[in-house]
Amino acid sequence: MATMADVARRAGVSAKTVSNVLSGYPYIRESTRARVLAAVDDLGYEINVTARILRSGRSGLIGLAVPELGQPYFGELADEILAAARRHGLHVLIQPTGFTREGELGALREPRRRLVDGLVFSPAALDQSDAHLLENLDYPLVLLGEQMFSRHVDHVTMHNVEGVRAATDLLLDVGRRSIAAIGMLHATTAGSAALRYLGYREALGARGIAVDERLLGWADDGWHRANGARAMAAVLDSGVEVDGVVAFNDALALGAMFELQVRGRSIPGDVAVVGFDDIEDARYSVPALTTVDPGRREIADVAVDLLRARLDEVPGATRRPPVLHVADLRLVERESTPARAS
Amino acid sequence: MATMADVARRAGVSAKTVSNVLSGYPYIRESTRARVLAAVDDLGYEINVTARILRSGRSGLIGLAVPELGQPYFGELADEILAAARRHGLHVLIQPTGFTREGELGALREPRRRLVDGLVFSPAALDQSDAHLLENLDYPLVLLGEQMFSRHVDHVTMHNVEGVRAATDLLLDVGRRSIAAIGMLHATTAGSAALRYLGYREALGARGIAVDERLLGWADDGWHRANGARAMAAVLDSGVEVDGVVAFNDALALGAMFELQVRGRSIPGDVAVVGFDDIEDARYSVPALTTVDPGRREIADVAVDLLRARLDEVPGATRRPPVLHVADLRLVERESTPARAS
DNA sequence: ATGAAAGCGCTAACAA
DNA sequence: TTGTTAGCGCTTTCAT
Repeated sequence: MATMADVARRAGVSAKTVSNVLSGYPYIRESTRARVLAAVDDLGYEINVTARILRSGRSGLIGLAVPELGQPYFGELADEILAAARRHGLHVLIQPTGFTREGELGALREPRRRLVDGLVFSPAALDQSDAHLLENLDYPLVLLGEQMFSRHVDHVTMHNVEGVRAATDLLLDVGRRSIAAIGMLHATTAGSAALRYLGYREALGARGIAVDERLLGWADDGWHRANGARAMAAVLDSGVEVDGVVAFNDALALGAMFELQVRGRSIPGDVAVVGFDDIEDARYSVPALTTVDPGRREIADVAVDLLRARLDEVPGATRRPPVLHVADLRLVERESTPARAS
Repeated sequence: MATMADVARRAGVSAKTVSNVLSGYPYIRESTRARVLAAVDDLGYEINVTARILRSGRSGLIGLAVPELGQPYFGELADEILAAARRHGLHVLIQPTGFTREGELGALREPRRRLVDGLVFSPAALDQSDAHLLENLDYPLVLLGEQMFSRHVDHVTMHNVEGVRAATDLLLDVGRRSIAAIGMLHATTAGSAALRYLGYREALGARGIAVDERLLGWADDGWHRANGARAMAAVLDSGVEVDGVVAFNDALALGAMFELQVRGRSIPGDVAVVGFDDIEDARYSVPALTTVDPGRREIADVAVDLLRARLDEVPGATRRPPVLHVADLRLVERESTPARAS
């Protein structure tokens, strides 16, 4: 395969000049540039990126660590991150962590192997006690979609608590009082599940309603549809009355709706349902799902911008203090909940 | 940041010995290995993968080019490919091509830049006239999920035609005669759309039914739910009678079901619906969607195996002739179609 | 505006 | 079982 030296020889210039042309260095005579590009074309030359990275120390690749692409939320998020990165000439290496601690620790080691310049990381298995693992890293890191881990790291997060609280308030506003929470996890103490449960509890508490344990639907195997259906079934089987459902993500909500309809409950007549994420499916379920749009596009844009800013920081100079960006969130009312009396 | 030389110094060995330990070379005294690993640990050393790739010429990375991760079929497929690769110690660099010709041509150039050793490619924008672009490449390539492009390239495909034909036959078997086809594309002549349409036409033809143009639902903007709903609406608005729907993928089917239900048609009573892909959503839609399982897991496994075999081929020796693997496919009957009289 | 020399960090090839 | 030497292909630094 042709190397830069081959191109240089053919164009009658030095390798450095070829390098200059290919990396957009401006002070090159137009005729020289043309000859170089012609030689590149003739030889079908493609630059060897590993050599370039090794020498320059920068890859233009950013890592994206998410649990699983098959979950529409993360698949759609990955597409948004990729698009944002591309707008700035960056590429993305995706590392699914499989919801495992091991996977997440592996992703955190990756930038030190020098293939990616920095990392956008959406933790799902690590918890607050691991905060120290995210500090004092020697590469740029942006954390996504979770609560604060550390004041020393850039975060792009969403109003988890307020989002679920608003969702629950909507159900309360339309008169529902037996509201199930679908998506409880035993494992984490401070992850999305805990925060979203908090929003649920706060909303009930503000109206003096106690949490009924029988209304809590557990989904320790992950926030998939199957588990939403299963958790809903468990709640219904407990014999408790249910007239509303707050699910901690849309997949759970869709699974729960499935189970409700299988059992002949009408939505929203018998049971009103709210989700979280606003994935594409939510718009086309039957009935269309009322849900919380967490501002995925904004999250992706801001995350990439924060990372870029860190990548451009000069080592010596004082660095910008860590940022906590909370994306705007919006309750999207559709058919799975009755209209509020206005 | 520590280099291999630093580790070597600390362990009192040569750099080559460190290299040997880290790459699993077996003939090393146990005590030496222990000392090296201790030094690695002490220094928090991580290998520089770009240097390793540059020197060895192999990266252990395979490229995966798919249109878009937000589409559940591709998100789920990506997870399967990643899992299959990991089982063999390979990593995956995902390149979404955005359904564009430019994106796909870019992905095809990537391995020549030497970061990935080979490519698993699911084309969506290229067509038969581009077959020559896929031949005589100087790296291993496996094509996915489409028709044959060239006898000179490994393919892992599915029974597109037979799958849709079986789906259409099911509808015909239960007495439906006005069957809409959702997902027609003007652009491609030999892509999935064309093949799936062919299956539809064949099934009708075998029973002497002519294709009614008004029953063809176009989705040139992509096989998303929104377009399934839109195409279904267009068909219904044409005034033609409809008692069955064959959608060319599940997202389209779910969108079509949404539109049908919005208009008060019962499923499967008034209209029976069949999809293609068996994404997770299909199991939990209301009603649960009858669909064609294309054998995604098998496709991923076989694709990675074929690529691995090519990567291991010795340059001089005669190479295995190209393989065309057609994954097994299964019609999954759920609630969106009536049971067949047996 | 272009070139020459050096070296990024690792492993192939060979030697011991 | 371990070490030495060389060099992968590029960009940095410095020179002109």
